[in-house]
Amino acid sequence: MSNLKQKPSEAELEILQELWDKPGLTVSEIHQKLEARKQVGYTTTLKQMQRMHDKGMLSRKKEGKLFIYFSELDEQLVKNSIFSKLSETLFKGSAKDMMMHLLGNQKTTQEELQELKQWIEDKEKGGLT
Amino acid sequence: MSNLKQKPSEAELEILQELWDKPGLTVSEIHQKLEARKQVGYTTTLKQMQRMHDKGMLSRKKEGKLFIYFSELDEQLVKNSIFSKLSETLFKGSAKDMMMHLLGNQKTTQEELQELKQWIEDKEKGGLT
DNA sequence: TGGATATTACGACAATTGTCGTTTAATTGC
DNA sequence: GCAATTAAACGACAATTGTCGTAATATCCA
Repeated sequence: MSNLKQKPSEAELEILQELWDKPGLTVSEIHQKLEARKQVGYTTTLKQMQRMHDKGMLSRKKEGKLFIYFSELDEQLVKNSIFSKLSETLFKGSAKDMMMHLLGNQKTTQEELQELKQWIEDKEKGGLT
Repeated sequence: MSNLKQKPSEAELEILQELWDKPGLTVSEIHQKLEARKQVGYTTTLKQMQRMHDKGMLSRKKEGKLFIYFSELDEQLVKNSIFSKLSETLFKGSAKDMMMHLLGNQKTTQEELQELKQWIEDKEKGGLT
C-alpha cells in the first residue's frame, strides 16, 4: 500500500474508489459499477485496470479462474494530496478558504450544516492534545 | 464570461487563478508569478496562454504595445464544477462527506475551526430565505 | 538607422489518457 | 470433445498536455 509518485487520472480515481469501497473486485464487477454511471466499453475498463496494474496502482491475484484486484494506493493519502494540491492552486494554500467555498456554494442542506457544526464542536472538545 | 465545455487542466487552472486574482495581466507578469512557485520556461507559459486563448478560456486586448489577458471562465462556476465532480467521484456525491474528510485530514488549526463554526452559525441565522 | 531587446507566433515532441477492436486463452455446458 | 461463452492480453489511435526551441516582429535607444 501507499506509494504515490503519480496522481491518478479521473478515470483511474473512479476505479480506485470502487476498490476502496470494496477491495477485491473483478474487472467485470468494476465495469458494471462504472457502466451504471457512464457510457463505457468493457475493454476500456479492462485496459485501464491493466495499465493501473502496470503502474503499480493496483495489485491482483487469481481467485479461482479470474483475477480480483486491490488498490495499492492509500485512500487517505490520495485524497489528501488531491485536496492539498487544489487548495494550493485555487486558494493560495488556505484549507479554510477552500471549505468556505464549499460551504458557500455547494448545495449543503441545513441538516448537513448542523451535523458539521456538531462535528466541529466534538472535535474541539475531544481532540486537542 | 462563463461558458465551460472543457475542464481546465492543472496548468491552466494555475493561470486562471492568477487572472481571477487580478484580471488584465501580461504573459510575463503571469510567468513571473508562476516561476516564483515552480520551474517553468517563459515560452511554456506563453504557449499555454495562447492555447487557452484559442480555446476561448482567455480573452485579451492590446494594451499599448502588449497584450493583457482576462479569464473568460467564471471562477465560481469552475471551482464548483471541480468540487462537484470530486465529490461525485470520491464521496458518492456527498458534499458533507467531502468536508468531513477535509476537516479530518487537512491541517486545520483550532482557530480556523472556530472561524468556520462562526461562519456556519452566521449562515444559519441569516441565510435561509 | 541599425543593432539590442522584448514579445509573440509557430511548430515539434514525448508522454498520458480515454477508447476500442481484434486475438488468444481459458472454462463450461452439451 | 467441441462449440459457445467469458475473460484477458495486445496493439492502435486520436486528443490533450506539458515543454520547449526557433523564428518572426515590433520597439527602443544610441
